[in-house]
Amino acid sequence: MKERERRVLLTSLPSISTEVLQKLTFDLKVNAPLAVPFDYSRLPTQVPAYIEVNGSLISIYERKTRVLLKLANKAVGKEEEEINKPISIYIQWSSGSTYNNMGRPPCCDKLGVKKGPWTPEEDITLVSYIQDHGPGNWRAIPTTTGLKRCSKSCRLRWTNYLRPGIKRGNFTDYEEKLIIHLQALLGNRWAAIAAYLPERTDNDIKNYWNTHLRKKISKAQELSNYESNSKGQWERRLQTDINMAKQALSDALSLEKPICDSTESKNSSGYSSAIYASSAENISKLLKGWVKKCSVSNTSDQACSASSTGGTTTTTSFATNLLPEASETSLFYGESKPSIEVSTPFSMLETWLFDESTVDQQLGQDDLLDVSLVDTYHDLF
DNA sequence: AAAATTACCAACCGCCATACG
DNA sequence: CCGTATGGCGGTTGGTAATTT
Repeated sequence: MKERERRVLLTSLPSISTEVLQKLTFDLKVNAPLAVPFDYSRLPTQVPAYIEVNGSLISIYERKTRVLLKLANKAVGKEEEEINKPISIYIQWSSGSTYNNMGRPPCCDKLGVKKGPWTPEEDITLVSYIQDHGPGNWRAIPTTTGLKRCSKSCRLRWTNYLRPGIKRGNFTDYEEKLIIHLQALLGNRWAAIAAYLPERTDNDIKNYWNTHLRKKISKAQELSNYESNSKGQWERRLQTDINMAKQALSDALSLEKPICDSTESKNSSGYSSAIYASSAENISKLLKGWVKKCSVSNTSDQACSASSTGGTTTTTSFATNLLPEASETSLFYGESKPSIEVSTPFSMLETWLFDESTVDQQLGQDDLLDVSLVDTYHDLF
């Protein structure tokens, strides 16, 4: 590190949030012991490349606790067994430094708009503004704050990284299964999926899908190809369910079409709402709530399409949200964004994915979702 | 030990829907 | 009604770290 313009000791390592950044800005050079181990996943990723442990300067590039602790121990010459003793940790960076060199480098500087990784100073500026004015009105941020970033970049930085409540680090088994379920249900509609994982951003979910789950599933599919018997059984069952679901949905929609017609606009395939569900009963049950909601509102367009514009932080009931979402995209047949096609052999996935005991266990310790959602989730599968 | 490959993920791009004048 | 600006979303990129060869 060339300079130590900023230096702060955090008594804990919180997620990157308003108060942290404020602390970094206004409450520098505080000295107090930090108990370790701490949850390094709560440290903002790729922040300050250097950390000071009991007077020794070390660099960090990883956000995993064990890595940091290893480095910390190395720096203070302790063995891992002793890491539970309180030590002092400083986090620091130079004012001109960037978080790291990851991500796409600035490719063009048109009109003085900066691109590429955000600096800590930019983050502070952005968060300070949002603290005062709240999120939204992104176009005002560059002009008001002097940030040389486009409004789009500001919004992205906030929603994907800076806003409080973002959970980072490894996905739990429960989250993983939920993502797979929702992906099968909703397709690659990451924002909609993220609505059911409030602590995860759509970008994170998308990345996780692309880097982990997609491969996992395709591997499982390959293996499943060897299990022709169980495969046939499962597919027949699924096919039956889908046919029944389609029929139920078709009936219901034909009754309510004048009210909720707008939701059909995207569906020319004939399967406006092929829902992934275990029975037509579930479909009907969910549909009932949705149709009711549509009927209550005179402005049917709003009622029926409201959830499709849902952001990542809004929490709506599964039943009211699910169907409008699902109705826009055919999930198994003939759509431009097929997810796990109906032809997917699920036999291998089935035991792993539908292992409800795991979900139940996780639910007890990991209160990610409200009960109603999980109930419905269980109903569905 | 070095080279090659893979994994990761922040941040970009382009498209679309909506708001606004 | 029309054109433009903006917000939101999904797909993609590409530099570095980690892992494998």
